[in-house]
Amino acid sequence: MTKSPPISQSLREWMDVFMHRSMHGWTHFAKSTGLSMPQFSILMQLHHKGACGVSDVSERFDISNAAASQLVDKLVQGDYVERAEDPNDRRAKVLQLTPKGKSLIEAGFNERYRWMDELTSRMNSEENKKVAEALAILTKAAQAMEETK
Amino acid sequence: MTKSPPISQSLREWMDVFMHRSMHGWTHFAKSTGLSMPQFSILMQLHHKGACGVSDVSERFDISNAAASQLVDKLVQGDYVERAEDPNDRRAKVLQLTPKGKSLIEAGFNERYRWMDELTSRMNSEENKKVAEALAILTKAAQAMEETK
DNA sequence: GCATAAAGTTAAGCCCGCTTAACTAAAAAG
DNA sequence: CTTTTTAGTTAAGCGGGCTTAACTTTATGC
Repeated sequence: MTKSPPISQSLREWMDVFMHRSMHGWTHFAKSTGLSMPQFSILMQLHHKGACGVSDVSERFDISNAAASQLVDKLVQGDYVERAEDPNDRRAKVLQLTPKGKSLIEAGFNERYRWMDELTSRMNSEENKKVAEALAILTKAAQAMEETK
Repeated sequence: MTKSPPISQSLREWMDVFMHRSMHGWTHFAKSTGLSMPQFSILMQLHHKGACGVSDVSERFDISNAAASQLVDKLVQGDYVERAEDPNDRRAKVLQLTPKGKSLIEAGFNERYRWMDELTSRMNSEENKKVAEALAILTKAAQAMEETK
């Protein structure tokens, strides 16, 4: 029996509790905006990766070009996404969050952040320091992994 | 300017990268099983919270009793969920994961765990130790928060 | 230049989730 | 014991996501 739990177990327990909470939070928030999950996910994608084309969306979510086009169209009509012509390729479109889309996503993040801030407010300063350091390590490792994959 | 990033920023960056990755992973996995997201989410709920009734499902996902009943019915027909009579209240049902449902959810977690294991394999033993300790702190805080809420 | 491939749109049709409404059955309240 | 509330199911109907198929427009390969 080890004194502190092995890394894999810590990660798993954290993942269980964190995932359950944050998935619920996101779906709840998405619903409150009136957007469907697929629509909302596209906004998230644009937030995370920046501008892209329609086929990038269809690849990311593993749906047909037609489906992506229709979903994007609804977001354009709702003024969440701007769909401009690509100057380099006149077949392609450049999708981007509008200010409205951007602020909606930010509001979602802020809700999530509030939860996490409450979490940290329940920890003492020593714990806070340890956690901050560890998360920086994890984030760096995760980003490195995404890039090489 | 502080030497190490403040806790809130570490949490936020970690959340951004982790959420994006794991949400995608889960939706991808759910789709690969042939289940819809609502159906899959119910299995997740049963995994996380254990047995419950139909109205617990409708409350959790903020849908009508009728919708919950229909969704559950599909899961019962697919042999993912067992729907038994509640011995204490013959109006109510007791929903539970079947072995098939349980192993499906576990397969999903294992996929997620694999990603996290690869993450830890990229860190040295000192980093591993720090991370394990920090996540244990976080998990404890999160569980405490859920209970008092 | 001409054929082919690629980016995106549109329309028809299917399945699914969800709601409301009407219903059954059992527990709780009085 | 009767009334009301609670748990759950069923059916009709709406709207949304997704697919295939047909099409337009622009870029690419030979």
